Amino acid sequence: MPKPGAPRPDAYEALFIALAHPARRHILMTLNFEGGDMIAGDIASLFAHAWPTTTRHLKVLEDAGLVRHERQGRERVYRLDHRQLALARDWLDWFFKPTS
Amino acid sequence: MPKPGAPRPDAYEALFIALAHPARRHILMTLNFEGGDMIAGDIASLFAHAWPTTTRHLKVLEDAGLVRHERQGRERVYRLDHRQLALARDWLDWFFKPTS
DNA sequence: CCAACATTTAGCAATTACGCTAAATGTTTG
DNA sequence: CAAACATTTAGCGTAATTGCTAAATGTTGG
Repeated sequence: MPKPGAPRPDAYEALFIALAHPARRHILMTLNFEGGDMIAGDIASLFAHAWPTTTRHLKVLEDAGLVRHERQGRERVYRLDHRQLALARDWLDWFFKPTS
Repeated sequence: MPKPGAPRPDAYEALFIALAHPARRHILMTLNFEGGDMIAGDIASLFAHAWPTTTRHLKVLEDAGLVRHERQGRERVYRLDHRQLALARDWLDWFFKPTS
């Protein structure tokens, strides 16, 4: 929720901020390992943190476009979205390409 | 996932935090574009920020291992260090490899 | 409909991040 | 040696982040 007139954070900013927290990287790695989707409760149980703390991490990931979620009954299923991961990887890859 | 034998689990934290700020990504891109090294003053002049603000960004980058510096007369030359960039890229690349 | 369940939202406290200005440090030159 | 230069360090204020607990929301089953 950018304040009115606030500088618009570029797409990469939210992305790298999201990747910066160990818990969030852990979520992404586990999601990937588990085939791409998990319900919120199973994600929360990865951590010693209180559940609402994980909920907020999930929100940061989702705002960055790294995961999406859908309802399934009373559970919520979070799914990896690889597109932003690819974006970050490509940004980094640039440093290893011949300067054209 | 982290490579086995990768540096302390959270070399990644400092790394992604460093990459998260637009000014710091700007510094890295400019360094790369300019062939890998620049003096502090030229880096500072990229920004509307006060110089000490940039000095601190450089410190964050250096603490993350993304740049190093050496003295040269009364100037300081900052140089890109590609190794941590490669580390971050490889971490991301994991998500695009068959889960082995 | 009501209780139990799965999860999020609200709001608080501690910590860290990032901008600034002023002062300090180290280097070169007259 | 002193003045000028290049840059960093110190310290301050504000805003954001991250953890917590308590309360709210939406869903299902009896």
